[in-house]
Amino acid sequence: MAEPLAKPRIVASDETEVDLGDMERSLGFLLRMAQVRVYEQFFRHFDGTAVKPGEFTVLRVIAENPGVRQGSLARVLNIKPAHMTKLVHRLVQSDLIERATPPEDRRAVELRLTAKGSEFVAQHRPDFETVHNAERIGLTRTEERQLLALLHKLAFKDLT
Amino acid sequence: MAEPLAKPRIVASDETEVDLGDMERSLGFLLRMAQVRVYEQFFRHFDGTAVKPGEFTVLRVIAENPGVRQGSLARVLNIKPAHMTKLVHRLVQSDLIERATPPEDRRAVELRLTAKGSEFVAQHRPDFETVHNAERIGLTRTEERQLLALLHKLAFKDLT
DNA sequence: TATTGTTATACTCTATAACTATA
DNA sequence: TATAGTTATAGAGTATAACAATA
Repeated sequence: MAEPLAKPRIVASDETEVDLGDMERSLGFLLRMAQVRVYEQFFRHFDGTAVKPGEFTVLRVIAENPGVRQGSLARVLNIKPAHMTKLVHRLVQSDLIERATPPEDRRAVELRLTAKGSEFVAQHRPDFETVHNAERIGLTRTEERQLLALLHKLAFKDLT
Repeated sequence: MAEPLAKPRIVASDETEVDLGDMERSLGFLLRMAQVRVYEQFFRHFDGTAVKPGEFTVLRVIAENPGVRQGSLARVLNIKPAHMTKLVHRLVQSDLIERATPPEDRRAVELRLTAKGSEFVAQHRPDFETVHNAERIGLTRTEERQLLALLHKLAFKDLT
């Protein structure tokens, strides 16, 4: 992925300037562009492994909540049940997690990391730390804290 | 300002608590969750039209840069050329943009809004304004400005 | 009847490579 | 040879609806 780095005005390889206009103040657009940058960091660290951002998130939340229900996980992470089924199957086939049916509700599926899954998470967790990403991408610690707090509010604040 | 990180624990509809752990401080995760929220606003406003976020962004950048090359647009917006071809075809078929081959380089494709496209952008631009999104989602004007500035830096700052 | 998860389908976005037509 | 764009193919994410098993 050797795309040119975008700036307020961008000089493409053909020297053409493209003015983003009001899009530069568009929250949705900036969120997307920022995410592309951060994901590039992710893929740099996870190069070689077959695990993708969403999958690593799922692994970490399972690590934090052993035995969590598949449906609870889907709701919390904004993943549709149908997609969660496929995602879980991939992680099971990679021997990173295991499924179990709780006796008290045999419709449900509980998820836990396997030994290999625990090892995988422990091994890659440091690479995933925000500090790492934010610093490499050019934010100071103060800016990083501000950004995380604002994103958190944006993502989770109750709208009543 | 170092903000209080709201609700470390999330209560799903079945009363099951899921602890997101360190993910709550993960830049990539928060970017994604925030984006989901903001996109919900987008779809609320654009309900009924068949235009999606990426398409509306393309329309606005073409509006700002009449005759922009298809490839320049792809580079600036981090859209792959193959995908841009399909996206442009959809917009042409919707009669929102038109393609032209410049005589000085007959390999290239220049893009311009049609009258219908100009009208569409003019009509929906207000709905797309950041203020609208940010306020409805619970950020103050000050917070919004901070967030946009930080995201801009994250998205566009040169890494040298 | 309602809920948990699965299957099936479809469409978007992303990624890659092979291809054309121009330069 | 290199560049601009296209076509083809594949995988991942998202959305919806119909379905089975269980509550």
